[in-house]
Amino acid sequence: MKKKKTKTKPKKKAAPARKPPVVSNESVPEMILAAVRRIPRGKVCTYGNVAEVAGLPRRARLVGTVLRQTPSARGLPWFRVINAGGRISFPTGSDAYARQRHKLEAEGVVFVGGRVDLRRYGWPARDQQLDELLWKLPE
DNA sequence: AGGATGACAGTGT
DNA sequence: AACACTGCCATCC
Repeated sequence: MKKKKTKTKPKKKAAPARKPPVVSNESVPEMILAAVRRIPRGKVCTYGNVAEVAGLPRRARLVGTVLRQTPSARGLPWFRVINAGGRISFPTGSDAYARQRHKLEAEGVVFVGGRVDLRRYGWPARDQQLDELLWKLPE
């Protein structure tokens, strides 16, 4: 019996787990701002984590976009959002950089070499499970 | 309409 | 540590 149609093997590039439809865009900015408002005083959150807390995984850039076009006022703790490298995402030496850094330092956040220790000041806290596993390593 | 840009991030070299 | 590259996607030319 013939194999019927060689079929040339689809070999479709294995779609890399595309993200599902997610939410309807209207509420997106509010979801992000709500997440930012949850960052505790004296803590910082990375753009990526803000996105995740907001329920928008992998949309770190979107967080930056929303913050940029959001009126800074109104007690929104925008300054508690920094990048994954533990650094402020404004050019060093810019007014924006200075403003953000001062606000954070005023809350007790310490910069070392222009960076914040995310293990200490990062929110949400790092997964304890991993930490425990690290502690349990055999000697 | 299509390319460049950006308050980003993960991975690889 | 410093790039390069890729994914991501709203905005802005």
